[in-house]
Amino acid sequence: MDKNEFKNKGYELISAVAKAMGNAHRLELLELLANGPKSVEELTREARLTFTNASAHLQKLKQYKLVKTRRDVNTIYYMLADASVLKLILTLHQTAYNQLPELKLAINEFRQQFGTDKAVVKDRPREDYVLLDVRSPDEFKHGHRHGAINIPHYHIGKSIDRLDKHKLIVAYCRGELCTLADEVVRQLRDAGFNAVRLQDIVIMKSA
Amino acid sequence: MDKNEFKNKGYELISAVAKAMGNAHRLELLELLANGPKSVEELTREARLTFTNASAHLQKLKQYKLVKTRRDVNTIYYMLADASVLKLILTLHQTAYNQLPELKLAINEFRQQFGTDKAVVKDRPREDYVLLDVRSPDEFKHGHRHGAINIPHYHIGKSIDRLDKHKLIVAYCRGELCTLADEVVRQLRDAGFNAVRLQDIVIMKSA
DNA sequence: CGACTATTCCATGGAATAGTAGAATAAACT
DNA sequence: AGTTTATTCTACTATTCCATGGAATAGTCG
Repeated sequence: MDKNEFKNKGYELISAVAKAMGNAHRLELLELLANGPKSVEELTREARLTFTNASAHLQKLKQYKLVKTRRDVNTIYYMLADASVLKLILTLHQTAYNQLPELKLAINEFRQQFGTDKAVVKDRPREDYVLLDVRSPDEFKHGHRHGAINIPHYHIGKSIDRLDKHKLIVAYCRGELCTLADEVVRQLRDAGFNAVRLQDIVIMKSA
Repeated sequence: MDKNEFKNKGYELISAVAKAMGNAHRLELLELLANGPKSVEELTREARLTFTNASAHLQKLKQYKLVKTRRDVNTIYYMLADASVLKLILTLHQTAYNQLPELKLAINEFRQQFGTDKAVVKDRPREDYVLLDVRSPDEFKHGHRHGAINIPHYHIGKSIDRLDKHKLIVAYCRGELCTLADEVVRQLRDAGFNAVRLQDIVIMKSA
């Protein structure tokens, strides 16, 4: 292997990893997987893809070792391959957010339109608010913020009386682009609660 | 903007950043720029591209704000846009290295074939070796390892007598895929020196 | 062993990307 | 104002990527 072959091969391999992330659907799949292992069927549904297409994208992610699989009876579960993959995803998000004003704008505009002001929890006394995780129980089990309670967004109607009307409800879901918490906040407000969306999310885990 | 439009737009924007890095030539350009600002002409030469092609790739990097430009008289200098871009590049390299055994193998094989054993400097007493930066003076000026001296690879022939034959020469260049240090090590050995390549490089700076 | 379930493979057409040569531009120098 | 220098834009071709539907597969269950 001569110098140039070596260089080319090296950059080819590394850029392939970036290429694997360089597609909106695959990025969404990765973010979903950062919230816990999921079957192809779940991913298909969550990312609004056709089954075949979801499978094809997952193959590509697997090919470049960004995700791995585990079989449980009939179902194949995909998950992130490694903690370093998670770090890469987060760094990519951070860089895009820093460098593309358009992205920051779109996010702010959407949240403003939805009326879901962001709440920074760090400086508030813990007894002032309820931290509400609206993801699925599986995702909650896989990892959640300290002290959060879990009411999945699709159960919020039935379980709304589990919440304390005298406290601020701080809801969160998967990430900056996930809108589940926004919808829940809206519903809670309609029901007379004082609710906001959590500012900084990032609770993802790799495997 | 409804939920899905928002999501799509968001992932589209973020994945575009990954896509911008998802090409071997652009990745090489980014790594070159991490060693200091460079003109299109320099980049064309270093990355072995046609002028037009290099320019096109740089446009794409600029479009997604990974690089920025500065004009100096007739020449336009490209540079990394921001420290977060550098972090992203390094994280990508790290992940690829972790996840793709093929990459690790290729690097080891190349270095073995070249005979440029790697040296870990951390644990050695400083007076035992000479740390030699073989990049261009401009790159050296932009940032270099503490205590390194600079003899560009293209001057090593003339300046070889500046080096102490009784010490170990530890050479480094731009990164794991850069072969300048390998060549210099070979030349130094031919001239009777005791020379190795530095293990961990990463001295890059953003702007 | 046959039927079922979850997923992957394959073939296709359409869209996006990459590389090249030559024309066009923009700023600086004469 | 005209020329030079460094770079970008345009037009074109070749290649790769994406989405889709239907066929194929692999493992499980009765």
